Amino acid sequence: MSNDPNIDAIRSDFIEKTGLISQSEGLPRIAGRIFGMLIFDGQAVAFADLATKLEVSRASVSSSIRLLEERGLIKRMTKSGDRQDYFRLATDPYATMLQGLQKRTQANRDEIAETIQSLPANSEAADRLNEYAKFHESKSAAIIVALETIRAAAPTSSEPQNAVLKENQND
Amino acid sequence: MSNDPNIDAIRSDFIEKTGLISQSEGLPRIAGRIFGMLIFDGQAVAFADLATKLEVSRASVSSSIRLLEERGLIKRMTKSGDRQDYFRLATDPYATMLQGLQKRTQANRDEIAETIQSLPANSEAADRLNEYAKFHESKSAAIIVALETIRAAAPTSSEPQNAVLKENQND
DNA sequence: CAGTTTGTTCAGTTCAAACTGAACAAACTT
DNA sequence: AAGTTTGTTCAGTTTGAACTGAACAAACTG
Repeated sequence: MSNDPNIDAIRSDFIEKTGLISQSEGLPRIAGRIFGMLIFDGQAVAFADLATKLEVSRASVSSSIRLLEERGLIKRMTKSGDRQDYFRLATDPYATMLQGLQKRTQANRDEIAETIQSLPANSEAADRLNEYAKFHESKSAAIIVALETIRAAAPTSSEPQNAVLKENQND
Repeated sequence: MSNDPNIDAIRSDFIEKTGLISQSEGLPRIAGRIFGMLIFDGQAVAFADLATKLEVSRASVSSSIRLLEERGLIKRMTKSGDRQDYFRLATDPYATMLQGLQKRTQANRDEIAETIQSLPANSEAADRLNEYAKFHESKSAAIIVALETIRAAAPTSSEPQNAVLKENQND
């Protein structure tokens, strides 16, 4: 965190924004705020600091962090001489987000395709369900396009910002 | 609704699926079920039938229908000699859904861009926020691609299925 | 006219997810 | 060893959205 009161206000504002955006995407607001804080600060943040600075319980931090880890959006790190866990953004969180979204969209499409399969051959409803399936299909395809765009834009990942921090194995 | 018990089961199943899918996209489950019912049945459905067949209150139907109308996904119709309102899918509901999603995504991007603008010129956080903004930007761009795909696939809309039903003005 | 049907509104309830406090286990420190 | 720090778990609370019942207004019917 900076000591400039102006920047701090912008920072809080941004963190609230990411909280709301994440909420609209089906993540708990606190998870979004953690994500935003990691974006803004750039450095690995300690577990206790997440709870303190966001003014939420350790329990909330714990469960939101689990969600973000499960989705592959953040990474847990350790610091020699410090017992706390630290967290930073995963290497390519945005690609991972899009990948998750694409999978869920494709799963929806598949569900509908299953329904269509189960219909008798002459069902007049089939065409309409197929329109609906195609909608999910195009959405899924479009997300793949976005994925390629993003990967093309950021092919090389910079090294960890803090040399003292140690990555945990599987990235 | 058909009289075939097998088809009825498939139909209910499909309606539940659309309920869940819509829920994951931020619409009330009932709204999603209405949408699914309109897809499956193809014909305009009466207000009272929505409440009866979905086993929900008229109040819920009323508010869910308002949501779906506001988003441009369904249309209200009248039938001469019948005082009830009828509902059918809007002409191109999937394009409209994508358009809505695109607008919300772009709005998110703009919010972040604003934050970046407000940062002092030399802020080291700007690059990271910009990555985040670019993520939303690519997502928005991809949805536009999906929109074009969908519009190319279904350029002509078929006429209303039931000649007795009258469209309300603004479609 | 009084009575009915129809959709909306609104106050209140229900429900699921988010969040918390406290108990806990594991890993440390002294 | 006892005590501390740290993250997780779990039972319970809070919160907000979804949903309902009932009152209502408007449009119709007899």
